[in-house]
Amino acid sequence: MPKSRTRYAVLGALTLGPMSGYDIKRLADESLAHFWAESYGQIYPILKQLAGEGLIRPRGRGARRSEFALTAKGRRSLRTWLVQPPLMPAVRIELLLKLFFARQIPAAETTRLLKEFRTSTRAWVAQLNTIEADLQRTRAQHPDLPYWLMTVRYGMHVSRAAIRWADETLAELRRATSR
Amino acid sequence: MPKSRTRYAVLGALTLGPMSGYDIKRLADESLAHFWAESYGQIYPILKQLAGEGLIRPRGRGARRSEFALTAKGRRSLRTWLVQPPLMPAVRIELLLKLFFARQIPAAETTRLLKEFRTSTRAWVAQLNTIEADLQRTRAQHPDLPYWLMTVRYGMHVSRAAIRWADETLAELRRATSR
DNA sequence: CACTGCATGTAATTTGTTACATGATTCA
DNA sequence: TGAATCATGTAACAAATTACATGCAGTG
Repeated sequence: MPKSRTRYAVLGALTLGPMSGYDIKRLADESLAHFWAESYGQIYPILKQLAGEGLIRPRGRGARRSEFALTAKGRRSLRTWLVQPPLMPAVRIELLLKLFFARQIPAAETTRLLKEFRTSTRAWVAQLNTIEADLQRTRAQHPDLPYWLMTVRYGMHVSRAAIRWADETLAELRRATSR
Repeated sequence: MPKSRTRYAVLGALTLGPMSGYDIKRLADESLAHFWAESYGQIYPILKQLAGEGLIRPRGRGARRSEFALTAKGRRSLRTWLVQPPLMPAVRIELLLKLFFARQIPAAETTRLLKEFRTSTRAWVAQLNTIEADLQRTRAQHPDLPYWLMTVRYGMHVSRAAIRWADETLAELRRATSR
């Protein structure tokens, strides 16, 4: 059972300060997007549950009445999870599934698929570069910055490797077709 | 709606010859494992469904009575999917989620996590090397071999990149801690 | 006052795994 | 004959997305 890690994503978000469900969703979309996704359908129920367990508590002050803050218990729970080795989920890479059976289609179609993959991966690397530059500029003083940059660089490393693989694979396809 | 691609994994499996649900599961575990996973709970219902749609048909002969073969319609359906650009699923990399919030734990713990990640990724690369060698040896004549090798090499490229990232990140952590 | 953004939530649906039940066949 | 492997299937559960409903606040 791939136990849900949504609760830890939420607890982690609250280490940055009290937040509403809406704030957490925005953080996910803006800052975690390159390696994590959460939807409202997950966030709101889990907020209720975490409050019930005493891991977070509402900050009931006027306009900020819907924000939640991490409790000491919540912080402990997060830390316990953080030091645990992550479980590798079952991978599912649709491109490779297609490639595995690609003999069923003309080589030109496979070439097209790989070129599209390379193009979109290049665009992704460009976006990661932008994210990195933005972080350096707007969060220069943030104590979490070094860790945030590490997550961005992971994406750069593996994406660039994927591009090199696509280059190599395209070259091989050309060789195979010309023969 | 991330429409399930299980049906195409099953149709693809049957391009290698008639198979039972059990055979398909074994193919998934043995040959697709490095980029795809399927469970019995998915395979058997989809076999029934595909047969109902006329994309596969039972090969009703004696001992082989439970095997299914691809129909012309099934092959067309597979090809239509194969040439479609794959949809990128929402990524969820637990290691990076932990790293994003890693300021909450001592740097030594993060170092340990990264070293464990590097070790298991190295083991994975070694396993991919074995798979590649086995394929070259035992399937030297198989017409699908070139495509199978491409999928293995994808894993090698991105895994080696992940190892380099881990090296780099560990070095940065050391620098940050020694200061 | 209409539009946009802020904000909360739920129901329906989809997708998938896990655990279990069941039985046939092979072979040491 | 007992264990392992081959083989088929389903029910319960878990996880997650999507679409929708709802309403408030600010502002041009």
